[in-house]
Parts: sequence; structure tokens; C-alpha cells
Amino acid sequence: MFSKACEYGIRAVLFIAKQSQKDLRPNITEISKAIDSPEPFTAKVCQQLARAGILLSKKGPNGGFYLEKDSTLKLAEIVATIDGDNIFKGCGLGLRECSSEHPCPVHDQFMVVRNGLKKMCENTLVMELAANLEEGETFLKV
Amino acid sequence: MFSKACEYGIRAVLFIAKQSQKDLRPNITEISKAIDSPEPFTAKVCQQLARAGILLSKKGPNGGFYLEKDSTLKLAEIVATIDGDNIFKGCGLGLRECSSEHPCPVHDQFMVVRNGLKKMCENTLVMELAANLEEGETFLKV
DNA sequence: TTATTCAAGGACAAATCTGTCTTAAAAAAA
DNA sequence: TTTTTTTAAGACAGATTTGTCCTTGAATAA
Ligand code: FES
Ligand code: FES
Repeated sequence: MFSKACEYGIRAVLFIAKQSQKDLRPNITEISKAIDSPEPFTAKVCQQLARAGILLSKKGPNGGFYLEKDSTLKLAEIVATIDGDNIFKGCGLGLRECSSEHPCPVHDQFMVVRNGLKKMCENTLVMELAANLEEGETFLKV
Repeated sequence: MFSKACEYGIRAVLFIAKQSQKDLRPNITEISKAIDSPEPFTAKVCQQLARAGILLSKKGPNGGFYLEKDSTLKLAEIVATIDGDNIFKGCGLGLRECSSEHPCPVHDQFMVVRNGLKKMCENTLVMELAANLEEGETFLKV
């Protein structure tokens, strides 16, 4: 479904969001421990998200990655930045483009599923997911 | 969503199904022309499906790939053979396994989408999709 | 000012996915 | 039997994804 980079990216952002709510600014070592991911690869992904303006970063002692406490970041922005929007727009059978004028055999059924995924990513706030994480109701590793 | 191999695989099977309804047995050249895919790569995929018993094949002059006319093959079998069933069972954020006892932050929402995809693949008959194809209502290339 | 701590960036390596080529083997037709 | 047509199979090559390593430069603290 999502690429590894995207999976790590979402998990990293959720952890960073949780820490940001406590005014903490985790560094890459802390992040990759918390989400159980390869550290240098995770660093790449976080850098990419920071370049895209999705994460904020601060260098130097006590630096790290963080989010504004009142961020309205949604899952969809993370996914689109890392994996592009083919997953939200592309044809399920790989035709050059998905359109009801030139539909593939599964177009009607696939649109329903794909739009469900899209809506889910567009409606889900990172800060809300991070709150459940804080309650210990959900997990980022194992 | 699906791998390239799986996209080609589904399109190939749908074309083969359509031809089988007309008692034809297309060979690899005809198949890859009909679905606009790289011929040797498509051959690999069709061989894999034939080994798995999903497609039938016949060597020699006038040979090719085919399906029984009354086949009840469903999309899910093609997908599981080529891409495995992680897409139907795996965690959206890449945790080792998806379970409501140890859910990731998007578990509840993701389950809905993933089950939608699963149901779609399990309920869709290849022969029915091939019939629409025959009517010229849907397309396998461009 | 200097040393330390950190993100940023780029070069590299391994693994997987995608795609190609060649040869073998089966089956039918000549 | 011989030739032709076809799938089957495996070795190979390129591209992409995943993962590692090392250097640079920014920011802070001492
Ligand atoms: S054309 Fe294939 S999903 Fe729309
Ligand atoms: S645990 Fe992640 S989707 Fe179920």
C-alpha cells in the first residue's frame, strides 16, 4: 500500500507530534528508537518532510524535529509528499490515467476503495492520532 | 497499490478470459499487444499464474493461455498469487502484524479501507469483468 | 572563542522490482 | 521423422527502493 519510507514517515511524524505536545523536540536517534526504524533511512525521510515544510527542525544542542502545537497537519500531506498522489488518483490496473470516460474493468469498484483511502487520509489529523498515542491506546512499533 | 507485475497479471487474465469466451487461446505476443505491456515480463507473470493453476496453457502450434469458460476465478486469487496477501492483511503503517489488541494509530480507519479492497477483490468475478470488456464498455490499455 | 551537539546533504551499497535475452522442451503439423 | 510454433525456465541487466556512511555546517552551551 504505502512505501516503507512513507510508513516510517507517518510513524515518525506521529511520534514527533506526541512529543511536541509535551514541548519536547526529539532527535533522530530518539525517533528511530521510538518507532523501531533504521536510523539513517529515517533521517532521510524526516529531512524530506522538513524540506517540504511538514516538519520543523532545529539544529544544534537540544535540537531535533518538532511540530507547532496547534498544527492541523493531515495524513494526506505526508503521504503525498513521500509517495506522490498516484495512490489517490491513479488507475488500479495501471492505465495511464483513471477516468470514467475511458475506464478500466475495475474502475467503478476501485474508485470506491480509493476514495475511501483518500477521505481517510484527508480527514485524519495527526494531532488527534498523537493524542490517542499518549493515552497508550495505540502503538508505533512491534 | 498493486505491483506492476500484478497490474499486468490482472489485465492479461481479463484479456485471456475474454478470448476464452470466444474459444480462442491467445499467445504471449497477442496478450501483451492487447494490454500494452512488455512482452517478456508479461510472459513471466503468465507463467507464474499458470504454475499456480490460475491460468491454463497449451504448448505448440495454436497454443497459448486460456481459462475454462465456466471459471469462477476471482480477482483476489490473482492478487494473492502475485503480490501475496499483505495488502489484504498487513498493517497500514508497517507494524509486524495488524491486530486490534496492539493497534497502530490508524488501525480503525485503515481496516475499513483494507476490508473494502478485500471484499472488492473477493466478490469480483473475472468472467463478469471480461463480459463488459467484450461489450466495449471498459478498456485494458492507454 | 571553542567544543559539542545536532540536522543536512551527498556518496555509496544492498535488495528488490522491472524488464530482456537465450535456450530448452513440448506439441502439433508437414 | 523433421520442422515449426509455442510455452517454460533461467540467466542476465537496469531501475528503483531501501538502507548505510561520512562530511559539512548551523546552533548552542561552556
Ligand atoms: S480507470 Fe482504472 S481505476 Fe479508473
Ligand atoms: S495495526 Fe496498523 S492497520 Fe491494524
